[in-house]
Amino acid sequence: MTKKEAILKAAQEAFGQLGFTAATVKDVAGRADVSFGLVSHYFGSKQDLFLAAGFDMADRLICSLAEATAESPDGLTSIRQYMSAYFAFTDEQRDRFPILLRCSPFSHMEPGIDAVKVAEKFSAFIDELKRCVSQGIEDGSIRTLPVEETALIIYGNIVGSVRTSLLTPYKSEGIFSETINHVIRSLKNGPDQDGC
Amino acid sequence: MTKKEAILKAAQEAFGQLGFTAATVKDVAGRADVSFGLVSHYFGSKQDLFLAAGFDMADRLICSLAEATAESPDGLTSIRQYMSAYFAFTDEQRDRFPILLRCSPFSHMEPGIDAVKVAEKFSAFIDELKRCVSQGIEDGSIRTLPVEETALIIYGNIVGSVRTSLLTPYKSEGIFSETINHVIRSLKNGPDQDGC
Amino acid sequence: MTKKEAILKAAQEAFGQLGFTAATVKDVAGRADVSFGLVSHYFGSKQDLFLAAGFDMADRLICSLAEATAESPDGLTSIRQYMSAYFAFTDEQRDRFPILLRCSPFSHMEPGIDAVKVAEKFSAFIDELKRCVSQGIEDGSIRTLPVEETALIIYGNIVGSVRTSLLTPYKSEGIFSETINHVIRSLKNGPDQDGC
Amino acid sequence: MTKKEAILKAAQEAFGQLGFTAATVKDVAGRADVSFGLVSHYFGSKQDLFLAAGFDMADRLICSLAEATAESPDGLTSIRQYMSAYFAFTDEQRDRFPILLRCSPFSHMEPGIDAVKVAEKFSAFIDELKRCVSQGIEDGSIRTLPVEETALIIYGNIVGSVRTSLLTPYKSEGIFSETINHVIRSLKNGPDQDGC
DNA sequence: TATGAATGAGCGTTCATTCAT
DNA sequence: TATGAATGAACGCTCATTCAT
Repeated sequence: MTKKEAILKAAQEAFGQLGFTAATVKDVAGRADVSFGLVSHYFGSKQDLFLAAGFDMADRLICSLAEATAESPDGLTSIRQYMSAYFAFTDEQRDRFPILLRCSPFSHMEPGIDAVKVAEKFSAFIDELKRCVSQGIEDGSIRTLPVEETALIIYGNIVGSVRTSLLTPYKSEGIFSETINHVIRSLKNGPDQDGC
Repeated sequence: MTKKEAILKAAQEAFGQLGFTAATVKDVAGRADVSFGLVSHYFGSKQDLFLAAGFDMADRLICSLAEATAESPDGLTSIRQYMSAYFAFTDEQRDRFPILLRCSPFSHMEPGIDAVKVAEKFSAFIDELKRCVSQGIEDGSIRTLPVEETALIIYGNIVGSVRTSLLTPYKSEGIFSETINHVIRSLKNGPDQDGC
Repeated sequence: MTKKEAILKAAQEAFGQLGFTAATVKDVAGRADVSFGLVSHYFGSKQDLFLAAGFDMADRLICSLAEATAESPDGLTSIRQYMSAYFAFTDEQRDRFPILLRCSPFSHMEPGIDAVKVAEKFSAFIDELKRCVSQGIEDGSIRTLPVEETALIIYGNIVGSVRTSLLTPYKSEGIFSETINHVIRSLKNGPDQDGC
Repeated sequence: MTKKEAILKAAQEAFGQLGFTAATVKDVAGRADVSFGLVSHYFGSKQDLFLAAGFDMADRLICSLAEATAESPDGLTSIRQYMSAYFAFTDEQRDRFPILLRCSPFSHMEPGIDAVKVAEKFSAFIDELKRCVSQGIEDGSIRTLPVEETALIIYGNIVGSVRTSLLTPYKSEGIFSETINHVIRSLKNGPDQDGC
């Protein structure tokens, strides 16, 4: 691992744990075991480093999600696989995932960070979900629902459970799989409450 | 409004917008139109002020939720009313609600804040939800589900939509009511997919 | 002397000796025997302090020159008194005068300093000289010369000798009075070289 | 032009515009289009580079002045030719001349620069002027004046006008030729104010 | 010759906090 | 109650310098 890569990983850790403002460049340098001057040398300002750290994580997750939903029989299964892949990724990256909770339009952008760039990057997550929902409604696996809101609600559901799992002391073993069930139950087309 | 109250409101605004670290005591004093010395005089340290601001908001929301769920015919209706009251509160307090997103165990605690106190305070929100879910399972309005996980998932659902509405540029008019529908569909006991 | 005044005097000393870039805020605070935080408290940024220090010195010199030329029998005498007052002022303020050599449009403006403000302030020095030269040409005590250029040349003459006296190791006792003679000889109206 | 020469020219530009402290080695390297490591390789420390840049300019000006005064009929004419050559040189080198205003005993030496070396180098300019004044007094073209002071005053006159022309916004077309006239009028031996 | 990775001293500035008034 | 003068730790950042390649 090059020193540049070490700095990026350390930044993901530090920003994830402490947030943009509270994390310090010296702290990042210390975690990466390099001098703090090298951080500026490679990444410029603290803001630039924050975005680099967040976008690196986002890009890898986007990749992982795209793979997961690539070959699905139907939209509802795509949603299930999207969520499974999302939760699997957070579990694998427990130490450094929180940077994505920070560098996200669903969090308060800390002062000095370019919120527009972040929102653009994250629209990929929502767009992918919208694609799955649309597909599901078309193929009949998902009931008729407003696509935009539903995608946002599902994403909120995912992030809510990730936050519960990574941040709170209310942790619960089965929360990820229960969240998938919760969403699937809500979306699934089928004999309705007023039905039979 | 006394100066002490003005400081508390100003703190909710400032911490909500900027976060604990980035907001400054001078900024709070400026918003309240008092000298910065008075802030220490009434609230002690910055940390104490942060907790005071967050807990004031939390207490008022807890009150509002307790009222809303007080006289419900069944557990599912309680959930619906809990969510309605929650969303109504966030709409009423748009300017100062974000302090609750910051001063919450579902967010990263900023360094120096006593996370245990915050978690204790917030368990009231989860406990109230657990009570509703249990009641609903007992009275048959909610399908049989693990109480702990379900309460956490619902709370995550609520906060996810609040975040989407208050923080992101992906705002969508009907997201609050759709979120309620989403949850109710998922919880409602009734003829199942494998049913009929 | 208040601490604010002490900081201003210390800034004049430090900036005068070391220049804007090389002088440090900590150094100024040390000379004034106050904490460095107090410098920002009273004067804001280093740039603001530099201008405050330079303009204070300039204002006092402008006052002194205006007094000196107030009641002159003729323009040439005004010039002589302007120069005498200028040199007297530099002698009195030897320790702190160099700030005026730094905070002057006749010096390189250091990066970050608002050159326009400085040039506006200093036009008072040139305008006063132009007034004297014009008066002298009118009353016949000064030969016919281009007013603008002559004023600038005299000012250059003055500053040249001040620099020689304050900065170089070529110091010479009589340089100030000889400079006055030099200028008066050059301006004086009278039997000319082509005359008799 | 070799890279070494390019660095020297770039240093004259950068130090002239920004001063020793504010100019950076990286900036010099950028202007010369070489890597910053090469600057140290050829010139050692920043101080050494500053002196090299200033002395190169000084040596070329000294050469030019010596040529100009070489074959003069009398001392007063030598002075005129010295000044003409000086002003011509500054016009030719407008972009890089300011290094000489910085690297000069008539300016504040920036901390770290060896003021003694600079003063020694510059005594050549004063000595040449003293030679001309002495010669003029001997041959009768210049009135009887203290040689040391007069040379310093003339040099101050020259530099004052160069500063006015290169640095201030008070620029005036004819200032150089008027400065020569000013000096010649003041030095010229002839029918005096005390009469024919 | 020529490059730039790597270091760390030192800069201007911000800001929570204390305390005399 | 209410103010703001005063302090100094800690921040992000710049930059001269060294050195392996």
